Amino acid sequence: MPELPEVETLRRGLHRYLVGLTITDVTILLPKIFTGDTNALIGAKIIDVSRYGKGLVMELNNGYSIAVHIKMTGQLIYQDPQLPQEAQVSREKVGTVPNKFTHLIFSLSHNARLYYNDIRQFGWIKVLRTDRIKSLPFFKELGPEPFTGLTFVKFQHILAASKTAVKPLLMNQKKIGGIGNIYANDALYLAGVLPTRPAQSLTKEEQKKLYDAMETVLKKGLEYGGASEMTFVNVLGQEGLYQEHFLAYGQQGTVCTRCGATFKKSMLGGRGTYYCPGCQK
DNA sequence: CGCTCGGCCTGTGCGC
DNA sequence: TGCGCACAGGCCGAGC
Repeated sequence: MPELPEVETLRRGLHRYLVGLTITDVTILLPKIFTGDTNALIGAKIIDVSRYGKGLVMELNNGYSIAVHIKMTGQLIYQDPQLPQEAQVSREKVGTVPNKFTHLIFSLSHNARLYYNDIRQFGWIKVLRTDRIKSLPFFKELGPEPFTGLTFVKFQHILAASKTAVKPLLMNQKKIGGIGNIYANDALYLAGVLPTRPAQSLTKEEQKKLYDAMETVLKKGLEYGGASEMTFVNVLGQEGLYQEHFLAYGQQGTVCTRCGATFKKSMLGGRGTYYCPGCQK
């Protein structure tokens, strides 16, 4: 579920609260999610937090960085005794931290802490030299992102070069960075394009509609603080609201407000796929 | 090379 | 009520 809007929501919170803090200790509770040398962390100050696609990078002042991918169910929760009470988190989806899903804890200056929780344990945290981050396969092979590198012309070329169905193409991080199942379904609905359409079969008009729709749904997701359908929360443990505004995702059986047909669900590339058979062509 | 599919995991919700 | 199973879907590696 965490896609560009969710990870960007998380990045903004991490940047706001972590930049300037020093890491005083690290507790690893589930070793398999962590790689790197913890000695590179102790005493280092966090100077920046960036996002590349669905990946996060926390840069330190000693030449090292912490790369994080929260995959499906990862959470980064910040706790700080100095935060005002209302920021101390009303969090149905988190409860108290640490909990049985807490796999790593960063102790920070000012007695603050950052907890990494992950129910399904798919996520990872890697410490390596900052100049080596881009050599990690995930970052090295990441395609251009909407809003930044992905121009309409590039998008046209990516579509034209692929015989595959358009939806799996949108979700292919090597082709386009940041889009996952929720926003792929919603963008295709907004553009009026069926998920199964061969990517190279889109007309120029459809390409443009899809390009604009992609940016529209991602922007909307970000404005609502992401989708918390499952376990996503921001750095204070608070849920986003985009799940209340899904266009097509999860809408099977409901009536399309645009044409009156009933949303259907199918499987495409092993993923739940939601579409309106009436107005997506 | 490009694509598809299974594996990694656990919780949830369904049918029986 | 309990059990088994399908499903959730991001990424990676194997295989076609």
